[in-house]
Amino acid sequence: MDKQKKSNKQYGIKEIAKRANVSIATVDRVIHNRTGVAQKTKEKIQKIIKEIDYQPNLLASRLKSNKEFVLAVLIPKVSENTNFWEAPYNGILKAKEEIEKYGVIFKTFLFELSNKDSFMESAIALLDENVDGILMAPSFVKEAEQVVKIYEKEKIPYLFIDSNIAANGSITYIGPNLYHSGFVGAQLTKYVLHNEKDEILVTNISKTDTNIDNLKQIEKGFSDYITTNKIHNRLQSIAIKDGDYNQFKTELDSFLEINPNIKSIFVTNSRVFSIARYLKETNRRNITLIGFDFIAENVKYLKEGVIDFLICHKPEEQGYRGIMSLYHHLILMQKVEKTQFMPIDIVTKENCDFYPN
Amino acid sequence: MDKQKKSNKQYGIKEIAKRANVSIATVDRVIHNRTGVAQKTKEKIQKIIKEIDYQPNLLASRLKSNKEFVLAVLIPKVSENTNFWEAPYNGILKAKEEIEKYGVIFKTFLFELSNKDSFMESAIALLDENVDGILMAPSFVKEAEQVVKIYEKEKIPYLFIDSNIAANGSITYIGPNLYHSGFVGAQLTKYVLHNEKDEILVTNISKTDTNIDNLKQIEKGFSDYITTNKIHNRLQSIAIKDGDYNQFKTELDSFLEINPNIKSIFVTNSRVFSIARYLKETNRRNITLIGFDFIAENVKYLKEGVIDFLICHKPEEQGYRGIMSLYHHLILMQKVEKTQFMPIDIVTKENCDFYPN
DNA sequence: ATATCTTTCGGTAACGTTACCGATATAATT
DNA sequence: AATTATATCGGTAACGTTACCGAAAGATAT
Repeated sequence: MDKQKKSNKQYGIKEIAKRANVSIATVDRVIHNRTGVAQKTKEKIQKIIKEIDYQPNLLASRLKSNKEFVLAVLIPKVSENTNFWEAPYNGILKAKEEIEKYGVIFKTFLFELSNKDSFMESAIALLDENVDGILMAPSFVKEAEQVVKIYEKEKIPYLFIDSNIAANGSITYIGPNLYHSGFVGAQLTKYVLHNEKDEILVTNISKTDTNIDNLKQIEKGFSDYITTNKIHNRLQSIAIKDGDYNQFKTELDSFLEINPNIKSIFVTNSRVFSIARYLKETNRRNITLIGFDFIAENVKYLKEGVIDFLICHKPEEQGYRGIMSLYHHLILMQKVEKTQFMPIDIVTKENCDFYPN
Repeated sequence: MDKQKKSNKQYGIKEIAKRANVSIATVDRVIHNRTGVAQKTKEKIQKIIKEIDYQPNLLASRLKSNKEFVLAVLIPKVSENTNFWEAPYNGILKAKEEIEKYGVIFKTFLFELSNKDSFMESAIALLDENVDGILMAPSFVKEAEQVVKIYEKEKIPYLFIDSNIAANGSITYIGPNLYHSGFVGAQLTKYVLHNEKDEILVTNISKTDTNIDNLKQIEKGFSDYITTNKIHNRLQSIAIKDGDYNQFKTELDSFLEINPNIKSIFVTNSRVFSIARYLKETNRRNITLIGFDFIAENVKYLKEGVIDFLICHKPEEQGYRGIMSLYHHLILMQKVEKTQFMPIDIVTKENCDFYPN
């Protein structure tokens, strides 16, 4: 249990200085390519750096230059509609705990998922705060594209989580591959269809028209799978407005009356629990239900056996990795992957207790 | 984008010394409760430490005390039978890359899964190497219990990954909850059974008798699920010896001839690919196949559609978290959870490309 | 009383890096 | 030729902690 001094010695700035016959100050200058070094000296030092494969000691570096980095977090509020964003926020808090001791401070800007203006407000407000990097959920495509242009002009690095937009200035995208998530939904549906006349219902439930793009991708994945796998069961697709439950109920009642062979319902967003509530209250236990996201209401119905499968994308990890990617990019100055797809997890009644959000 | 000095100031050892009217050396002594401090002084300093909620600066601490820590890794070789252990080892390498810059060095001791003696040899050999902590796979229960006693006598901390044994001296256990994994297998089986006379086969395939305990737990979970969910399909359980494929084939041929209604096969370990090969070659595509572990051969058959579901436990992360837990425990001296169950992941043809091993 | 030991504590170099301050040499300007 | 500007570089304090060395004071033994 006794410790020895390092044997496999890592050379430092001092060794470089000795070999190049200059002071450590000069070495420091070329490492951070500051001005004031003759070209010849510079090249000589750079050569030695490569030779000994110099790796800066991050401990010492961060200890000395004890600077603050300000990270902005721009994500939706936990709303009455869905507490989906609780999970990414928890991941962010976890990352925060891990790195704030290294002088990173956080400023959070929340917006309402039902309100584009509130998104714009927060996205702009953040500019006054002198932030060094931004983690954002580009929930409103058009608006996000606008603000991103401003961030680029101000030279503030940013990244996206949960959903992506076409902006190749972003450090990275961290979130699901929605098209393939549709595949998985369709595959699971395939297993629960037992005969030819069983019918499938694909639906999305929403109040406002956010993220239409996302839903379209999932639906496309779903129907492409059905087509390429030659599944001939009838497939219908409807959109249901969420709001008053009674209205919701009448809408479904009449639909299922006209279509009594619906055997499986696939909901393309996290509002599955609404359907689950309906199925439970109307006692339609022969319909299997598949949807998205590990949120409390969904898990409740999953455990009761009303929801059969939840497809999830590690929301907490999205937040965590978002912050860590910012940290790696702009503090440690390491390379980060341009897109980081999350796993497409299948959660059931039996494995949900072991699902690490 | 400019950086300011820290505002929310963290007090250090110097501030404590000033307030207690002693030198920083004395403060250091009580922090590491070394000897040579009068009781009164000690208490005074401890009070101040609590008051200002002193958090040691890990950067400075690790920078100064630049000690080597030696970690031993005791896991099975990647064998010709299964390359399952490639994944945990990759996780270990990943963790290694991350922390070896902080003076952690690794010594790897491999053993053969088919040979208890080779396990004991490696487990003992490691004692000569003056290691500070051990990550081990206790693949042989009896033998592991023995060596663990030695480790405890030598006061070398250790932890288990992949499978657990009754040794409460371990830092932590990182691995699956096998009983619940059996549940998940059974649940998936339930979905693929379409009528009453479909029959289920549960089997394990092995050369030697390693980890019988593990298999038993999975089987128990499986059958308990079947019982409690009142699934009345007939269930049979057999053990198949792996080795010569022809013998394997005749064994299965005769079994399936006697039992033509087998609709679903559940394999309790990673050798599913053997059954998959058989099903493919004999063209029995109407039997669904469920098994364990994300290894190359299994994934191949998963993509071909021969295997329907793979249940996995993030083997790579097991290795990664194993090393990181050692690091946290004995270098950072932080608390680690006593058991860390891995998620029970369901991998299919459609989501396997996004499965982070 | 002197010598020796023990307890308690302070001073301080060092870890590898950063960045400021100023020194020296060379070039440009008057 | 004297002055000023510029390019190039070295010296060094500091970041917060660790741990060694020895000082001072008190306790014990001779």
